Amino acid sequence: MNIGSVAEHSGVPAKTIRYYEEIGLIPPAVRSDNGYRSYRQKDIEILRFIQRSRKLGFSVKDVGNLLQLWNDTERASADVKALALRHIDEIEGRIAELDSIRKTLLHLTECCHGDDRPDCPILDGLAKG
Amino acid sequence: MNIGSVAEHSGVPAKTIRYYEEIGLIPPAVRSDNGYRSYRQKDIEILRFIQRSRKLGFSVKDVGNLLQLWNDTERASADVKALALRHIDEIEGRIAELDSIRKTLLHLTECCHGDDRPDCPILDGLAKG
DNA sequence: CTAAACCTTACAGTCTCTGGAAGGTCAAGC
DNA sequence: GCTTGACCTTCCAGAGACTGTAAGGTTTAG
Repeated sequence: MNIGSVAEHSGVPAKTIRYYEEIGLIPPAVRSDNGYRSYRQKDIEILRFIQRSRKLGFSVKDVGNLLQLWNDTERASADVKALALRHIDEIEGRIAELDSIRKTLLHLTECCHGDDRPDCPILDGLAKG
Repeated sequence: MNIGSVAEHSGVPAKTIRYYEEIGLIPPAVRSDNGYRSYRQKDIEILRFIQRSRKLGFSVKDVGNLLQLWNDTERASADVKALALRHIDEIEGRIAELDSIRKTLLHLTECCHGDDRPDCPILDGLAKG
């Protein structure tokens, strides 16, 4: 299977698959006689796994760890759970930060009459903190 | 005033001030005889404005627009409000996305007993979607 | 035979800085 | 006058995670 089909079936763009290979997230693909990368069904599954992990916000480095854990049939599920829990913590932190920003912005916009007069509490807020 | 004091008083690192000048977010600083950048009080206020806007998640490009609006005493407050409201929408979108990720991860981790056995619903979830 | 749809590599750009190297300037202390 | 250390300068590289583009080779359909 060529890179195009794998891209289509895994949802990971061909360009990105080459990039993952380059940074060592996936091993170098076997090459056909013409120099094209050649893939098997298993590679699609790996890329799907990567795709889902990335969609859940894991960094590429974390995905590397998850792949290792996935390949290691002897791993303890506790290791995976720990990684996932750390990630949840991080996401909750980001949500809290965004929520605080949202509240501040809402407050500023509620104070702003938003008409054609130049007086603007939003800019004043940004200027004076 | 040299760049170091301005950095200290505005909270924007010297390195970042030079970067903002380079990309045209702020005008090139006046130079002293020795070639050092020379600043006035007003520049600190501008950098503080930028700093606060960035902390509220506005992109550098948006900050550029906000600075223009800030300088334009004739601007309509509606223009500023529109920009802020768009930004709030974007932030709410990001929060919703993170919250959905959080829910999925919580579900997966709750299913995972997290002990020393290899069986792991988190990895299974990532593999099979 | 040609055109399109593939594939290849290599390099640049995105965004927002941050770090480092190599060197010039200034103020204080001896 | 000299040294030391804290400033300042420019330029280049790297981060993360791709994405776009250029320039070219290969394969397939008509």
